[in-house]
Amino acid sequence: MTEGPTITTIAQRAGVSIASVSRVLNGLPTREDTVRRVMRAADELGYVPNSVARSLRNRRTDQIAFAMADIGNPVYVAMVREVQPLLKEAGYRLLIHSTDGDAEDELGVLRGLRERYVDGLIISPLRGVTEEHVEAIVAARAPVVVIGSLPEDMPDGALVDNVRTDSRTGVRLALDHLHAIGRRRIGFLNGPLGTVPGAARAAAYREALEALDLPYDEDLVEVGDFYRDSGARAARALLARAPGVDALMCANDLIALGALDVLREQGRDVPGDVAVVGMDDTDLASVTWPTLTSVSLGSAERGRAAAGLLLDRLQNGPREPRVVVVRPSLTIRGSTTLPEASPGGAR
Amino acid sequence: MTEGPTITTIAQRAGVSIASVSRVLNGLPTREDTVRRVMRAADELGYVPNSVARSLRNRRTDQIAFAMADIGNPVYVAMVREVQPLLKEAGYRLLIHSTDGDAEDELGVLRGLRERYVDGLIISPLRGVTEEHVEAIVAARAPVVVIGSLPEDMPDGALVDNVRTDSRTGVRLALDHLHAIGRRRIGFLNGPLGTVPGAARAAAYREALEALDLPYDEDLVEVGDFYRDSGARAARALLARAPGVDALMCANDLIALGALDVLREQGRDVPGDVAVVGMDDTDLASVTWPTLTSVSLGSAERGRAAAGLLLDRLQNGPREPRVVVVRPSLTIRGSTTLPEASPGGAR
DNA sequence: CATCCGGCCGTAAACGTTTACGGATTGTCG
DNA sequence: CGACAATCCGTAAACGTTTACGGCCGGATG
Repeated sequence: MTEGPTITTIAQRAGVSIASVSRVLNGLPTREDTVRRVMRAADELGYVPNSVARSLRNRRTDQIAFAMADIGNPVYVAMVREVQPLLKEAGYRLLIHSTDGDAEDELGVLRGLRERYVDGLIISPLRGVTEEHVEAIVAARAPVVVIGSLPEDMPDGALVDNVRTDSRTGVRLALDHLHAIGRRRIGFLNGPLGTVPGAARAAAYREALEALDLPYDEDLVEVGDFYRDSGARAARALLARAPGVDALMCANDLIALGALDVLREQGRDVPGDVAVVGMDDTDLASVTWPTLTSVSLGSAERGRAAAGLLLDRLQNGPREPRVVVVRPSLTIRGSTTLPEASPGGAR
Repeated sequence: MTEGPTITTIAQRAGVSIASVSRVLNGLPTREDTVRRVMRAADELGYVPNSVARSLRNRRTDQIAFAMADIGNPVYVAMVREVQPLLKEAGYRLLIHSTDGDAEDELGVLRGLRERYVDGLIISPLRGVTEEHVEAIVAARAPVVVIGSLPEDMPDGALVDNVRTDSRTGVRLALDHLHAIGRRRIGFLNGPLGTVPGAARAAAYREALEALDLPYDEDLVEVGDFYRDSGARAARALLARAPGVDALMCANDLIALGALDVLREQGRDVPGDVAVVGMDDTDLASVTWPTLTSVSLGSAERGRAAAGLLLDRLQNGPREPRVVVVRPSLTIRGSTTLPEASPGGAR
């Protein structure tokens, strides 16, 4: 693997100093004649600047990392999909860290910021921002955008912007809708209470019931994981315990898929017997049959917002931390209404 | 943003030279006492090595890029999902380039290799490897793995490994299956003939028909894009032209989704009236109703293979280019058999 | 003609590491 | 006690850029 030409090679061939070469290549004012000579030499040698050397000198890498629990999760895919073009547009490369939900890994990424291999980080911590996260962020002294909730008391040194959604309102929208179509025994299939979304959605469910003057019934609640098979297990358990349930609120779309599987298997009509609502409004929601009514937490919008905040901070320097709240909305599909004539739409 | 400690800071505090610090930090043999002093200083200062400086000196970045058409496509997500942990395990970071199917962009990534911001590249070019691709790869002098097909005559300097699948056999598997369940008028919904998969699958369809002694009928073929709504349009056109069709072979799962939409809309039973087969066997296939029989082209396996080849070359140095062919297989689901009792499974 | 000013350019330092090389110290052995 | 080997460490160069600084040369001006 022979070495490519460097600025020095060009300087020799053009008969000028490396400083001149650098100036020409960076478009700094230089005599016409010199410019031509350097350009010519660079062309002939097929010169390409070494980005590592440039990074070392300029103290910037033009790279940004995005850390998430699982790149297989459609929610994160939607975010990456929005983030990538914005970063590219601004001249940054994108690094992906899929932490597998491993808290140690997540912290590893945060601590890794100190190696300065990226200029900034977007992170979506599954289990919330702990004391250790905060420590690592402060020590990093590189801008970080957190997607998800933040502890109340971020210390001053922390360069943290925040994008969050309001799953409380999201759950509320879903339950209002279910109530409006006449459902009164609304079950809830949640994810782990140890996760931020899990905890928030649990609280939101109780609140929403209260607002609707519906009783809270433990038998109508089941906790599992945020996956399809876990959703199926939970649905089976809940249906066995409370056969009279007439709607299922699911803490994400995958759980809802599992619930749909079980309802079909048991011959219960959706939405006739049981209406189903998912959460996240992923691509999957328009693929199921019946299509899935789902609470959109604006994944794409959250991705865009996060990228925007980070780029703004990188380009315009220090400023007060900002918070962007993305409003949830409800996308009503077949699982809570009568079968539509024409389903689907593009993904 | 104050500057962090460098090797020099540590050297001062520990009262030794920077060479000693480096040696200690890299675990080279050093006197016990010096080791302690350096370690102590490093700890106290919270030293973290600067990865850019290290890269410059070591001429390696510990980064690998993966370039694909669209990170939103489940096929690529499946690949990334496999690639990421393998790279992490080997100590590499992962960069993602989603080129949007833009050929210029794709070449940009390839040319960018010469900036040496990554040690290697996995690329899946949508429209095949052109003359220009080859040029860029040779000039890059960095190892590249291409997922997809390669021109016959790669020049010697090109450090290219290759992972491909055999969509010909894949289509064949699907048509054999359809034939075996008694279908004789098998339609084909393809993607653009200008793409590598599109062209290959078109040829494979003709061959497979021939092998089965079925006539090739132009009315049974429709060409569109690899997306759901395009698939729907194509299905509608084909059904109008050839109402007697009893099976639809789709060039990918998204097209198949569109086809399922239309069949449902027209009240045709799947698989009773029309059987449907998709291709790629993405996560979506187990979500539809009926679940979708699909040709698996081993996305996950291709991802693993690509990562394996690249890592091998990076770790063990130059060697003959290798080719890995991943065998396709057929995953039979509800869209070609009677409705199952229990659908689904984990995603 | 002497002076000054401005435009270009070259020298050298800096970014933060790793490592070749040789000098110093210590210990061993004759 | 002297010579030599073995250890350990410090100096300095190198990786490929960018940029501060000062020198040189030309022309304009008094």
